[in-house]
Amino acid sequence: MSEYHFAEEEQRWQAFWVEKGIHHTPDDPERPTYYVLDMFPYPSGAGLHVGHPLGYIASDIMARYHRMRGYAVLHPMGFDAFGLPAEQYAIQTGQHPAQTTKENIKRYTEQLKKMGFSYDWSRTVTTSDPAYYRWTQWIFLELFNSWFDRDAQDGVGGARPINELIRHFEVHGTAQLRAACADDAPAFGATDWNGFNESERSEMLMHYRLAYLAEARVNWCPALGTVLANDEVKDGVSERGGHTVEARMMRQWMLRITAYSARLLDGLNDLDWSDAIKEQQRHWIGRSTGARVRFSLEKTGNSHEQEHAQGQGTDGTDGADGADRAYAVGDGADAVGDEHPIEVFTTRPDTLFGVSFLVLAPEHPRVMDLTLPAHQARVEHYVLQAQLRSERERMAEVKTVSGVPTGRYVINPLNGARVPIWVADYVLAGYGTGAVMGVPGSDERDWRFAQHFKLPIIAVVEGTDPEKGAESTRTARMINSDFLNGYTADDAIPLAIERLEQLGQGEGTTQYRLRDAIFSRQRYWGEPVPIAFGAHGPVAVDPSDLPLLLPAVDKYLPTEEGEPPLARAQDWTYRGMPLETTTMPGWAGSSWYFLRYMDPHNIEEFASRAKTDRWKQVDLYMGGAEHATGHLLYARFWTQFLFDRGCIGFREPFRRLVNQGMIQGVSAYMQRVRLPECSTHPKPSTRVLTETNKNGEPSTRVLTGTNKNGEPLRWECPSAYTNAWISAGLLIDGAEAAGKVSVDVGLVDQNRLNCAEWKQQETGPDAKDWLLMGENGFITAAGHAPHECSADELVFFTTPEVEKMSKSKRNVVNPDWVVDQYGADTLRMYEMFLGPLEDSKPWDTQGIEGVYRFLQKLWRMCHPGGQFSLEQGEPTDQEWKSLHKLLLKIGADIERFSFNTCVSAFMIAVNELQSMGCRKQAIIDPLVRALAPFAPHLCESLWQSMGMPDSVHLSAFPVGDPERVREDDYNYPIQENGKMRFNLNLPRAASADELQALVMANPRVHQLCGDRKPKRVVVVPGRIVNLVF
RNA sequence: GCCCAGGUGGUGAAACCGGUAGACACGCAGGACUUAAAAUCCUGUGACCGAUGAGGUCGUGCGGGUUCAAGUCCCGCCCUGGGUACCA
Repeated sequence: MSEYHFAEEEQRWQAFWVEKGIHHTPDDPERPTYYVLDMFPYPSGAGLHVGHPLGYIASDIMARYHRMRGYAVLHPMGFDAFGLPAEQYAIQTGQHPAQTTKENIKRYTEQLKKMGFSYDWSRTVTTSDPAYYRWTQWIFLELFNSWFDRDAQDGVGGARPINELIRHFEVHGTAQLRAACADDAPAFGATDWNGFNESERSEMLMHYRLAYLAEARVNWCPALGTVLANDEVKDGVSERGGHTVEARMMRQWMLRITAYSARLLDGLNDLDWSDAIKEQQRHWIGRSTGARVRFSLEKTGNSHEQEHAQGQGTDGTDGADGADRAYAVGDGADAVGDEHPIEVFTTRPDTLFGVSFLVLAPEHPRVMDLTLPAHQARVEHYVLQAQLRSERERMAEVKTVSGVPTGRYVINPLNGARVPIWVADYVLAGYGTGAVMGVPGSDERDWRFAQHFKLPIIAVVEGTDPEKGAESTRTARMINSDFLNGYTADDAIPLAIERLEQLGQGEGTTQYRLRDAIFSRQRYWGEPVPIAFGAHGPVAVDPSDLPLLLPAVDKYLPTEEGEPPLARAQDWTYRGMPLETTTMPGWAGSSWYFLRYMDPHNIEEFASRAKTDRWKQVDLYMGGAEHATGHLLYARFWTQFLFDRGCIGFREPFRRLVNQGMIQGVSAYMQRVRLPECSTHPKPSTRVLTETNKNGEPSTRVLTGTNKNGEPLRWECPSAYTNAWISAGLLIDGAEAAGKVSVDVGLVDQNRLNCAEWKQQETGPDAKDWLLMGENGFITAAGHAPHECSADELVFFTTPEVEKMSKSKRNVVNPDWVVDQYGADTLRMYEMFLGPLEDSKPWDTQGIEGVYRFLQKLWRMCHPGGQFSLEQGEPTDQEWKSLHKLLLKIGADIERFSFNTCVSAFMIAVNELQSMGCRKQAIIDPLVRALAPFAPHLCESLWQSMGMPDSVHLSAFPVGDPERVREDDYNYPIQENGKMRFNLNLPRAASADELQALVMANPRVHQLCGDRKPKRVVVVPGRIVNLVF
């Protein structure tokens, strides 16, 4: 029988769609818009594997579905083309990354086109294209030329041009200014400002710009001459090469994303994203509300402490012998010096009466100033140690308590108690004020610290047992807390803050975990930062001179002096001034690309306001959940910023986000064993026997073992081998396991290794000597050993393991291969059929047959005897019912992204129609239209055969009619005590009482009851009848 | 540790509002067609008891609970995957 030739048909219809331009984004302003976007892929050298298209297929179905429903659909694709892999390759080969990138993009594009996606390729963008990065640079300059006014937009805060800030400085200085700025930005008056020279002004403005230069702590790798990301550092050394990595302060471009903390957090509420992702972002931004509290320093002369009184610290071998004296309530007022107080941040100002120590981060700027001479050496040592320890090391010993006392004391602002100051690395410099108040009665870490150093533990809430641990509940009543006694935390916190504010010793505040983002990269393959350095500081490149093109360099490596690669460029200057040599990070280009697709060829603007107003946000954004806190947060930040500056009319980039799961690979592993020693004398323990050749050397030996069912096996193999690969489940007597090795999954079918093909691959010029042992014999590389069986005969099983699909695990399945074997429609439907879109699941090539057979079945249904032919008659009620049941299901399931159940529904419908022998066009036509988003090629083929106009993809998506599926009867399950016994066909229209009467009159029910009488009969019309005995 | 998602046949899974657990598909077994194979079609397929029947018992990670009824809701626990990491 003839069949559907997908290869020819798919090519034909892909060409047909291009010719008809059906994927072109319509400009038609009448129609509602729908913007479906896939996350920007990075075009890697390895090409796509079957895991990548999962999201693309789902989004393509949505794009096609919405087109058929009359929407103007924007469905673009492009490439996030700057990045490290291309640069690494360039360093190795000397080939310009632009060249590799171009080739990789070509490959990706071909792969994507082959799968029949309906992208509008005329809108494609590439971040490394100067026509694109010109606008990335332009947005950077806008950030550079903006500051964040906390009073803008009804007090929510927003970005404003830097010139407005300059005007404010000219008139008021920093007075009446509520701006996002560096912590150490000094206050000054208007006269000061007007007296500043140009360099000083430039420096002042740097504290306020949204893109600014600052010293930032980075992972510097001297051997590589570059800065590494946290995940490129493993165990204190670089992941590549294992070179040492040190923490180093470097001048970097930063983006003041922290200005937007509140907006980024609050904006999440209106987004239709998964709770998991929203939670991740919330946690990342990390808002905590509490108070800043200032602790005044006790005068040094007043210290009751002498030289060594305050404990020995770090190792904790001895406690604080002065600890009991360290905490003493007293009148601290006259003891207070005029030094700046120490400020801490706390979320629990209500527990202030429980403070028994204060801890500074080792990096806290005042540590050395405060430390008394007697403690100087040990504090210095501790601070140095903390600096040397990498973040990873600190992480590894979370439970270890360490710290040193400074010898100084502060005064508790609420009760005047003397409190010792310690330095400990459990306090982070980057969060809050870099100092905390230790409340061991109510905080677990403080409790461990106090316990370790024998500092007093004061209970401030009811139910605290200072011996056992901290009590952090917010619901218990306060004790030992003066005016707060009897209140719970929620009431006590505002009271405590009120008191602090009255005393001028603190105020309520909100703190965020989010840090400003380092923007500079010491790399070549990225957008150049359009800033030059003049005599008085950084100077922005004039926007009309953009793009600032990436210059040619002789090598893609840092200079000998450790300067970034751009420092190698000849004449890297702008109007005589040296240009910035760092480049932008990968997320620069991807933070705004969704806007460019709306107006990709605009040379006047990044996108016209008219176009962005028309398309607005992305209606559906499809991509992996791994971008939860990186890309998705940065893109939101840039969108908020562009909104503030009036460039676009909306605040959030992605209205709805759907995260597709990962498709994992099934790796095939072979076990390797070390064979027992050969011996001419059989050892009973290992049961190894050998034969000797004529020289008396062992030539063959007998190995014994069992298969996975425990049945004994025996091999006579050459003695020369000491190692063997063994089939799964085999046990060789006396052999030791010696690891495993993965085999290309292409050589494995249902865990059985294609030994002949494998042998061919493994016996190249550098073939190793190997021995492969299966249940029924063995083979060797040379293939001439006595007793060896043929590679075709050998039964050898590999052990499957589900893990991430990757080249190194040799478990990659290539979509091109699947398309060649089964066609794009089958690949598309199978990936959807695999399970819920958002779940991770392993790829199993076996299962694809089911979908393939389904498509062939539908085609054959329309081609009896190989010729296209459908019947014209009016369908029966049953036939209509099958169709409309399908249409109702598809309509509902597409809306909830349940594509796997859509595929089942199509299978069920076709099975039903087939068993009814239905080949009526009145049924097939809507079925084909409903299937078109899923299997676009086959449906186009059938559509054209039906003699329909245009394209199936320009037809209307069919809608199910509930009237057509209405049934008079419902097959009620009859239960006994909740257990299903049998079904009864009863009228759907019957009321509960009528149903009960019908059920109780039924002979089968009588039989079920016997002589028992139901205590109760539960009747739920349209659902169930339950007899309760 | 904390946050999030998940745990259902040999396998991928379905069951959307608490109402017939296992749809659909793979695989497997048997059959039809065929000289044969492929393709296709048909039948069976959670486990156990029973005779292969009628029928019954158990069964959605584990232990409790609510309910006429729990894969679904509540409490406690175990495991897997993702995120995060001394955040005051």
